[in-house]
Amino acid sequence: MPTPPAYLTIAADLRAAILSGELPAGAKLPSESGLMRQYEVSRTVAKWAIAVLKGEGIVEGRAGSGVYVRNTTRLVRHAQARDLRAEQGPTSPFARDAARAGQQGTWEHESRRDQADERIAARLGVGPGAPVMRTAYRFLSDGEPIQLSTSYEPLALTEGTPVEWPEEGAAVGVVARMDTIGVRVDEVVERVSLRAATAEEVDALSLPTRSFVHSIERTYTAAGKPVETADIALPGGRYDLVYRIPID
Amino acid sequence: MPTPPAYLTIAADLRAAILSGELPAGAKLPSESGLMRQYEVSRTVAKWAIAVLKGEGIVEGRAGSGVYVRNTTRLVRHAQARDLRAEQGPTSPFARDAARAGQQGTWEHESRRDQADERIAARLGVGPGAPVMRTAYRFLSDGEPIQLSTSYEPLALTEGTPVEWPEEGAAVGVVARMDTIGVRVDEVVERVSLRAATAEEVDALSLPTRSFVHSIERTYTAAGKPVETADIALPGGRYDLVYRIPID
DNA sequence: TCGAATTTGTGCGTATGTATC
DNA sequence: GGATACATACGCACAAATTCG
Repeated sequence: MPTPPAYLTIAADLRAAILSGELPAGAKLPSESGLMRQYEVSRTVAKWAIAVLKGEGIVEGRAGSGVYVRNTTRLVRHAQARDLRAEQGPTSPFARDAARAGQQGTWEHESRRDQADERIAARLGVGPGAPVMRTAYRFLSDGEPIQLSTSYEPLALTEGTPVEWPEEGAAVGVVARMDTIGVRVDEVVERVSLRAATAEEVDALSLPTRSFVHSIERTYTAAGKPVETADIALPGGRYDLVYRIPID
Repeated sequence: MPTPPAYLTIAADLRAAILSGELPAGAKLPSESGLMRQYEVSRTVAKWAIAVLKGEGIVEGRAGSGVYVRNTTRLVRHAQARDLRAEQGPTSPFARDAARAGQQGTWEHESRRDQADERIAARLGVGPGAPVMRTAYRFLSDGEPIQLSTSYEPLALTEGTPVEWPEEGAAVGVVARMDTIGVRVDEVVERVSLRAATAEEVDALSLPTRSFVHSIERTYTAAGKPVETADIALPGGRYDLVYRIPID
């Protein structure tokens, strides 16, 4: 029975202390020097132990200060048929999720006309270069950036209608907006994957470098025809994604 | 404009080579010695560069041999209303997903009576210690382990019926099995989160140490009453999760 | 079969820069 | 300004696994 390497033992000890609540969110871990004394190891080993926990996303180093336990409270993102249709109410699904967690959900957005690249064109079922309305969102929960999203709608569908600019009408949410122009959205497909955060996402979401995001490709369709598609990025490990699917 | 540290530059170069296909799955990365010569850096820097890519799950080190690009072909797991009801067919959803990817899906299972712990009891809406049927699955795609799952069904519901032992009847899948005893499943809820793989998962799924998994808590309900709940683990970054939700 | 070379894994010691307190 | 702490980096050493002649 081989003993695990020292740096993994130390990482396991610290992880256990964090998960047990002994080191709560925001708490400072022992310094490298402290770990060196406590475990009688070199700085290299202390550093690798911390690197393991950083890789797991549960601690964050701040140069000159220390290594701190990251906030581990998980936000919940709901996707369910009833919610989607009920969006004719005054609040967005995001704001509702935040409110459920006792937090205030706000967002910034920026819309502009654009041309569909190949990837978006394929998802919208239009030709490459087709005109689309592109809207970039940044969602904040209690002021802290927590979700990015870029949505695309074919202008062939919305141009000249009251919902051409997504955030300017009274209706909130894709389903409700499309309802107002007589397009009845009847299905949403989400494809969830996991990948390393891009530099832009690290910046926009205040993530530690080299962290993960849930990447969601979402497409709304009406009678089989795509009417909106979006790329959504959520900090990995900070979000639970809940899908409620009716059967028959 | 500060230049990025050397180890991140090297990691970025290698990552670009992998993503561009210049280094395909299975290809061997330059050895540490090679990187030292090529970039004129110390072994420490070469090692940290590789560690970054390992942390991203895109390469895997083998002692004595080298560092290799991991298989990045993504499997797709579908969860959608039509599929779920159609399970009365002879194949399971898992086998169908595998077939869609041109692979052969098989599985091992082991069922036993058990008592619900607090977590499972809460999810099933029964008292702690209530008798349940516990079934552990290991799914393989072309012989390679690719998914773990442990399901729990309240014996109060199934005891003495033909579907008491999940894998012994003719019907495949929770919805179809419950149909045969007159329980009409009408909803499934999945909660997707991301976490570090446990040692058992690393072992059972042949994962590199310190990798991530998608963790799914799935619960089927009939008229609001839970009839099955399962913990599912999928290798992070190897799976896309597709959810198809009808709206109204 | 054996042994040498290579490669990664683990670990030690040290040094410099820079951010924080 | 001084002490502390992390980030980056160099050089070295040995073990274990693999590869290959």
